[in-house]
Parts: sequence; C-alpha cells; structure tokens
Amino acid sequence: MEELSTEQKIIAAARSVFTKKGFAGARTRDIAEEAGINLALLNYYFGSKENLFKIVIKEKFEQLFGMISPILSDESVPLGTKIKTLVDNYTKLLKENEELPIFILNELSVNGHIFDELLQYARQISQPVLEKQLKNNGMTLSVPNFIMNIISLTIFPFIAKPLFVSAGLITIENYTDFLNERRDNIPDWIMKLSK
Amino acid sequence: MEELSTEQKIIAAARSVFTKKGFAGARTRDIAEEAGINLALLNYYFGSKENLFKIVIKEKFEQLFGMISPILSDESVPLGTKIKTLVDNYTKLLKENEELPIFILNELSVNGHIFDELLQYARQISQPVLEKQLKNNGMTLSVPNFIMNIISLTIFPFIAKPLFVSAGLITIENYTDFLNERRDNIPDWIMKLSK
DNA sequence: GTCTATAACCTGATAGAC
DNA sequence: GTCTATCAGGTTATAGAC
Repeated sequence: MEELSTEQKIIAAARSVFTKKGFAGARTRDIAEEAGINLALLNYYFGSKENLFKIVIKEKFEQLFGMISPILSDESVPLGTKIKTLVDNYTKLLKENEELPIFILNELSVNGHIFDELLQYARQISQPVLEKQLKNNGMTLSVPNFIMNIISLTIFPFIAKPLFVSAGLITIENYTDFLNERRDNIPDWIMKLSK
Repeated sequence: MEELSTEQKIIAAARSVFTKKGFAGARTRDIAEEAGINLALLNYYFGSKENLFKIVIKEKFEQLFGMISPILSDESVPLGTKIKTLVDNYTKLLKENEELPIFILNELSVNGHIFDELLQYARQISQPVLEKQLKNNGMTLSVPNFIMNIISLTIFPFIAKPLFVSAGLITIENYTDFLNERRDNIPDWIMKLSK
C-alpha cells in the first residue's frame, strides 16, 4: 500500500468534495481538510479552486460518458452484446459512484462554459455502424433514440433514488436489488422497443 | 395585466435565479436586482436566503412530482390513458421549464436536509390500484419498474440535452422535434416492455 | 415599505517564516 | 514543500433614515 503524494491527496479530496457539493457549494477549506493538508498548499499546487475543479470534472466526465462511443462503435461486436456491456458497466460504475451523474449533469447545466474546452475534443459518436446494425436486426428505431433509451433506463434510476425512496416505492435496503434486477432486464426491454 | 406585489416580484425573481444557479450558486443580490428592488427588502420580506429558497423549492418540487400520484391513482382511468397523460404533461411542463428536473434532483442530492419537512408530508403513491390494472392488462412488471420506466424515458432526455447536442447526436434546432416524437412513442414503448 | 450604508461573516488567495 | 497569519473581496443580513 503506497502513500499518496500530496498532490494526489488533494485531488482525491477534491473529487470527494466537489462531487458531493458541486463547484459552487464546495469550499477549498473543506478540500484541504479532507486531504489532511493546509489551504495554502492547495493553492501552491493548483493555483485556484477553478483549476482544481477542471481536473476533477474532466476526469469524472470521461468516467461517465467516455465508455459510450468505444462500446457502441466497434463493428465486430453484436448489437445485443453492446447493450449488455453498456448497461452492466454503467450499473457497476454508478453503484460505486452514486453522485456522479447528477454532479456532471448539474455542472453541465449550471457552469456549461467550463465544459467548452472539454467538449471540443470530445469523441463524437459515429452513427453509421449502429445504424447498420439496427437495420440488420430488423429494427426501425433511430440511433439517437436507441442510445437515449439505453442510458435513460440505466442511469435515471440512480438519479431518482432519493425520490423513489421518499415516495415509498422502494426501500433503501431493497434499492440495490432493484437496480440489479433492472440491469438484467434492460437489454431485453431495449430489444423490444427498438423494433 | 395586474402589477405584481413586491413579495411576488421577489418570489418570481427567486424562482428564476435559484433554478438556474442552484442554492449555493445563487446570490441574493442577483435576485433583488432581477426583482427590481433592493437587497434589504428581500430580507425584510423573507428573513433569509434559505427561507426564500424553501418557498421556491417546495413549489418546484410539487410542480415536478405532484402530478404523478393523482394521475396514477385514479381507478376509473384506463392504464393506457394514464401513461399518455403523464408523458404528455411532463413533456409540456419540461419544455417550458428546462432546468426544473436537474434543479430539483441536484438539490435533493446536495442539500437533502432541506427536503426533510417537505417529504414528510409528501403524498405516498398508492400501489394497489396500479398493481390491479397492470395485472388486468396481462402485464407482469412491478409497479416501481413501471413508474421508473415512464419517468426515465420521459424526463431524462431533457436532462441529457446538453450532452446529446455536444455529442453531435441531435442538433439544438431538432431537439424539440426529437422530444415531441418521443412523447408520441413512449406510451407504446411502455406497453411493450410491461408485458 | 423602501431605501442607503454598513456590519458581520465567509471564502479564495497570498505573503512570508521555516 | 509546508505551515501560520492575513489580506482582499464578496455575500448575507441588519441598522437606521425617510
């Protein structure tokens, strides 16, 4: 077990605080404290709150959306496998990072300008491969709808957790089971509603 | 056209600023300015930023989630009509209030404690009516999955708009058409994947 | 009720010692 | 590199005149 460098300790703390509180709600003091270092040191290494934030948001954005294009664009993988891989990977990722989607999507909505550089170099999803596969499987759905359906059904239940729990629809103890059950069902659902 | 009272002008401005920036990112100065009044007056009427926020968040929460239970609980309405009503109402509401879902869901995640009182009195969704209707329609899906599927497919596309646009999947000009097309398709999709 | 002025506090960032 | 101390600026909230 290796000790983290000071720089890495700060980034780790920044990940934790920023994803929980958002940019505006996070305080550099809290990050410093969680990193076990002094506030001055944070500025020594990263110069400003915004610089540190950009490092974290870039990382998290990539973590959340970086997998879509590689998985969907591979021509040699059958459509059914792609769906299953995407749903499985997201469910695993989000179980371990519950605040991730709401963090990214909220910052995208509130501080969209911070993403300008980031999105400029973002992999654009290539549609022709998927289009062909959908057609070959006798499916009439458009590619954007196909992708939207997968990630809506998979990601939204994580975002809506506090709501569903408080509405009495699912208990907090059963929520993981609920998500696992959905993970196993979504691929079939997607095939059904793509025809 | 009636003039708004000062109190109402402040609330209107608070709605606008809070939903765009979130609690932490919003400044009372901006709210006062947008209301066309002085900062002191805001505190004269509402005492604190948090008090004003509670009024707005309660209103918005109700606007976003208040419709679910009344629509779904009415025993005399056929299942297909319920789905269509829910999807239509949400699409209309969110077209006019794009930041609404991310605002509520983010505050729920970041400042959950503010909702404590609010959720205490929240209508719990009664499941027996829906359960019966699902069964009578030969459907095997559980009620929580049924509700989750409807609101995932309907609400998430609004939240994911900046993402889909920047990924080059849909242009900003075509997004409204995309949402309208989905609104018309989702009821069929829901029926399909509930069997 | 509404304003100006200011208090009280908080937060990001820096100076300077070690 | 790391710390303590502090600055500079911003933000919420209030005092007090009108």
